[in-house]
Amino acid sequence: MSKPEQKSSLDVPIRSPKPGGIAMRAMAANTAPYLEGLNAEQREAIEALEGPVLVLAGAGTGKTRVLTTRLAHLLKLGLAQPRQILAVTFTNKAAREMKHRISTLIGSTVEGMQWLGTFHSISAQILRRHAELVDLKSDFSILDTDDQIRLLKQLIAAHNIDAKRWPARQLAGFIDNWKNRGLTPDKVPAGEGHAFANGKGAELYAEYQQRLKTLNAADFGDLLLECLRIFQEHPDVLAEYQSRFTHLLVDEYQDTNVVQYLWLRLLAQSHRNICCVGDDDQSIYGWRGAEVDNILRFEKDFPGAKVVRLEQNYRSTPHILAAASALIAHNEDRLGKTLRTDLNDGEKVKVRGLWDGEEEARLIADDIENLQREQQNLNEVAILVRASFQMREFEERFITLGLPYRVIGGPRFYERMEIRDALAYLKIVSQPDHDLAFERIVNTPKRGLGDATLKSLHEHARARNVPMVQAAREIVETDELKPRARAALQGLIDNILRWRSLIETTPHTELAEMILEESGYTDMWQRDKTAKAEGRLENLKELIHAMGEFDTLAGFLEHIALVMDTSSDEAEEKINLMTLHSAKGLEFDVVFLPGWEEGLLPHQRPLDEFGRVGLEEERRLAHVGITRARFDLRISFAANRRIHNLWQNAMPSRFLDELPEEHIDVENTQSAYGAHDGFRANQPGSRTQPFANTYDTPGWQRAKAAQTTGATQQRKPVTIDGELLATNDPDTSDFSLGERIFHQKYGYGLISSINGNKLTIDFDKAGRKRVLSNFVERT
DNA sequence: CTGGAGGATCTTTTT
DNA sequence: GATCCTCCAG
Repeated sequence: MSKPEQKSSLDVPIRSPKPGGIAMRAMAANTAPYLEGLNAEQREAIEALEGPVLVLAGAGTGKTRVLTTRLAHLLKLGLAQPRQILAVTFTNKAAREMKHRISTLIGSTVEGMQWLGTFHSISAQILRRHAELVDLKSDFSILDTDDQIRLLKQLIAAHNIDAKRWPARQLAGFIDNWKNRGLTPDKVPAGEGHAFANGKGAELYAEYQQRLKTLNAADFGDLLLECLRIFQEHPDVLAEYQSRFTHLLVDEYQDTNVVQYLWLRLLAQSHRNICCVGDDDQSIYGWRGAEVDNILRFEKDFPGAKVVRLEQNYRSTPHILAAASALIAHNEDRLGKTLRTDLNDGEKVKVRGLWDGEEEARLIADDIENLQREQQNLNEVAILVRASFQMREFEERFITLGLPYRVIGGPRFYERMEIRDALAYLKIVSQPDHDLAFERIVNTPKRGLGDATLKSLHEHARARNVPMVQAAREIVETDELKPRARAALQGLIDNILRWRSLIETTPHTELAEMILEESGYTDMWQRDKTAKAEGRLENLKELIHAMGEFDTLAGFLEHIALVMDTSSDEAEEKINLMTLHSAKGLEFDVVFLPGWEEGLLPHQRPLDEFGRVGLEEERRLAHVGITRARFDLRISFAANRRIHNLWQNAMPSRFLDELPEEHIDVENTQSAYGAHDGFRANQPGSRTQPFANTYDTPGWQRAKAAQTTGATQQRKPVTIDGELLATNDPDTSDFSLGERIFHQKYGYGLISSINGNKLTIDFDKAGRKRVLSNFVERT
């Protein structure tokens, strides 16, 4: 790659005082308009440009502003060229926003900011430059989760492991987890390697890595892990980057996992100008390997680090802020911050209980229509859910009412079947050894090339150690295949080779259209008369359109591998619908938080698997939700909810109890518990008596009061109370191996292993689960 | 051997 | 509601 460029696109004055010198700084400090209106702490965080800095920034305290202003300041003072700054974020959205805001601040585009991006995209860049050091070619392809699973399925099948009992998904989860912790196959702790398929876990992991190399491919985890390996094993390469990056900026530091942490620490070691911004109360990616500890040990890793706390909240009204603070105060594992605001009181937080999820969707939609009448901009209205299945009810309601909405981070465009198929065609043309792409399209549309053909292709490819397309070319020359299959395969290969020959000469959008046409793929959907086919054809057009924004096919493919989100039409006025996770970093005037029920928020699974730690992460999730709202926050819970077609009833979330009463308005919810019209009362499971006592009177106060009565306790789903911890202490469980037990959610099962109070149980119906012993009872 | 139909099992969160 | 998987007919 080229040396840092001489000419900066920034308007750094030519005849300026010495960059970073006292005169220059004084000038900037006095004149820089972007420093105006900052509070003392923000300014402190921005101006401490040398040495390690940790900024603990509560929700709504101007974190992004600090980060971007700091970067702009750095550039304006001439302390660093754009190319010398490494700025990492977690999401593409955050990276985009940062770029945008910096260019606004410094009044020009930031052309040179090549190293501003997500951990993954930056790692990919570095990895491409040094791919050969880890047995890859620089044009390696990036596998998405789907490819990954299919590959693992093949491996599992090859080992004659029962795929039912040991799903590829689970193995993918293990591998991902290992990679997040920086563990290459040889470093996987023996116990964990054995957790999958009776001891085959680590072995399968090693084999998987081997397959990736032959496929010239890397998965998401590899982007970071392999990059880290290069740094660790090649000091010369590391030194190059250490000296290149004079300044490091890290957003959402509380979400970094072990690999990312090691990666950052190595890169920061030489200049030690690293600034990390984070909020331990917003750490919601523990399940993805995030280590809140990283934030706690910052001062140890970088002695003499300056720590700045941002506690002035500019976003939410006092009621909302008070609700958030009271809730999060129930967490033990936190550094502790006290947010304050100067805003006026505004309205209290509204809480309402409802009959079921459908009613919840209906009333929220009604609320939104009212807001709309009051001229509330819908772009400033958001519904934040815990799990994506909750979105459906809202979508259905909005569609019937004709309310415009957008789903952020939902089922993604690039994950749709037809798009993935089309992309597979493009990949096999652009990346000759992309076997997985080839396998995907070899019989789509149907060409009469089934399992048997595929099997001989596999064997051929494996035996000769060549990519599948090459194997196919060889095999059609023999009479190994039956005439029909042979002809079909011949036709496909001819097409692929021809398309490849056109890659240099044909514009890529045109080529893509040609491929979809000639392969018979568009035909396939045109012949399909089901309701969805039309939409799929639309999506294919949309895909071609999206390609137009890129110069090359390869560039486009790289983009979609790393930037899975499609920038949605922010121009139009629409309600925002998304998960709590994807809401982090955003803010809205009005926020709806539906589904505050035990089992959903907090979700049952983290409770079962991680005990108190899981509960605290759920609480942080709730906290993130609350703090997204500027002045109008409405929380709701439903007594009944349909979860995969079964009606289940639920208690209100314990988090509701943790909200301070003086800041809450409990809505009179007569409609929820009072008179029901016949049809809803007839829904399966809906009218069983459990809620008779709890809800026969309006208002949540009663529900709350009833929660403490013995009668309610019995029906309450068995969940942990705040004190319970997962432990490895052998004395904490009085269960024994092979014992038959009962679990409220999973039913009956046998204990297959015991580790402290953590049991692994083979359930009759639910399969193997890890559960804390307190949730099971003897039969 | 391939393709279609009907069945079981799902769903926490994401780069 | 959907996808994945298994089984059966052509």
